Amino acid sequence: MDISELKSICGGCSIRELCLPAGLNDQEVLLLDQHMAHRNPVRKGESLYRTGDSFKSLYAIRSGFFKTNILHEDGRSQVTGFQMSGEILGLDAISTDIHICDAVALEDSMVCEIAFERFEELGQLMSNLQHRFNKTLSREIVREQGIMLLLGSMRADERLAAFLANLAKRSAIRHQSGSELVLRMTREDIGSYLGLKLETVSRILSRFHDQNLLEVKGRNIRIIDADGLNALISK
Amino acid sequence: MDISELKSICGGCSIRELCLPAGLNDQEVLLLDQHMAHRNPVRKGESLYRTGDSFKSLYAIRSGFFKTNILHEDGRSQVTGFQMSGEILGLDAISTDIHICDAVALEDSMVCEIAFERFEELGQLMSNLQHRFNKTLSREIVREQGIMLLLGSMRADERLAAFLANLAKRSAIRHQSGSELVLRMTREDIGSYLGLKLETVSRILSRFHDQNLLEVKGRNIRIIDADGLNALISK
DNA sequence: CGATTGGTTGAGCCCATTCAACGAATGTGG
DNA sequence: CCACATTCGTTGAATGGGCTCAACCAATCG
Repeated sequence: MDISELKSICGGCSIRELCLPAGLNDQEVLLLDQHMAHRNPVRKGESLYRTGDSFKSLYAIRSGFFKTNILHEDGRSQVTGFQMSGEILGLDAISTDIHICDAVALEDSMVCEIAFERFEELGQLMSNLQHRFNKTLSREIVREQGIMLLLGSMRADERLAAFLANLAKRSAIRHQSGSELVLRMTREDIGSYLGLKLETVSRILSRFHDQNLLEVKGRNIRIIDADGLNALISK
Repeated sequence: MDISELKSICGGCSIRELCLPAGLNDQEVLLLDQHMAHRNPVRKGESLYRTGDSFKSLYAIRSGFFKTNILHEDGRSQVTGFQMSGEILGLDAISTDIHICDAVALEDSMVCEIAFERFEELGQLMSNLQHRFNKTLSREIVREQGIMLLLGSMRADERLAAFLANLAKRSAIRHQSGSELVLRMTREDIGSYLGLKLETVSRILSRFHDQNLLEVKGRNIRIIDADGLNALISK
């Protein structure tokens, strides 16, 4: 193992095309790599950052699974997203330089870190990187619009079907099974994310089971009738 | 009036600090100005762009009022935002190069246009502009998270109170009254935005009226008890 | 082992929806 | 200018989907 190998973070990463280096050529990846750093593993249940922390860095998930959780002043809280490998944490803090949510690991996870100041400098050097990053931010805007549509106009079973379909799709892209899902989050997390109570989530999963759409064993879910699920969403 | 005056769009604009040129020095504004263009007025009811249109430009609202409207395949639709002067339209299209919502003028409006390719070039020339733009995108992410919280965990009256408070705040920043509001949108638009039916919106406005929180005359609303409204939101 | 956390299921309730009727305001064409 | 249609808004009555409250079970952990 030579020295350049030691410093390579993105270079040898199997999911780099899902992550910040997407679309960069080898030379550009090398440049980015010089400012990326591994971080100590984040253990299940630990926070990568918390509401109120000052914003210094973006984090790319190398492996593992996170949720982001907004805490409202009055004690209300809401899960705003579930993030898996290749996805970026911290985008919402760019606006205020202070983190406005908690990022909690739902399983032992590895993340890569880049100081946002460095990243902006790199964006000035590589228009390609900046262009892609603009798209990344915009994609997050679109993702959230999808949630707004879901929360604003779907029934509980439609929401849950959409949630499972989305999870399956993202798993499949990462070369995991698109039909065998292991939920990393509790029913309460799902409910919070979908604007439902945990009892409702549980009931509807049971109903999906009864309708032969799913096989549900605790957090292990096997999608039996993907078409049936999709029919629910766009009906 | 000299020639430089003629080409100045941002330079002499009274709301430039709320808009894309925010935080730029005079020289930088000049540079930005060279690529900004006025556009024909958008009449009430007309669309600035529609779902499916190819994305070429960002638009800054110089005067007027817009709504953005997502159309789902199945016919479902949802208002994703109401935009007023200084705010930017088109951010969500950066991700796909295709507009994924309609931007409809709710009153006769003036917008300024800049080709996004030009804008990205300018971002490479002016790190300050790029930095601010990153914040603008991030701020939109945060705004939508606020809506998610609202849709996911607030009751109907809380949603409406939050909506009115937000509108009042943004009006006040623009040196308009923060207590005398003229709603540019229908009850149905409000309902769509807040995940409610138009009848519910109407009923709750009437209730707020009965509770001496508001004076409601059609689309003219006077906020009588701002504290009472805010108490609703964070209760 | 008891304590805690996470999940399922039932019964009753309530908030927002649905369906409906009606009124006000606006615009259009004869 | 009026008759008419259309759009927008308000209000009432009945319905129902998801919530609340509660009991219970399973798995995990110290």
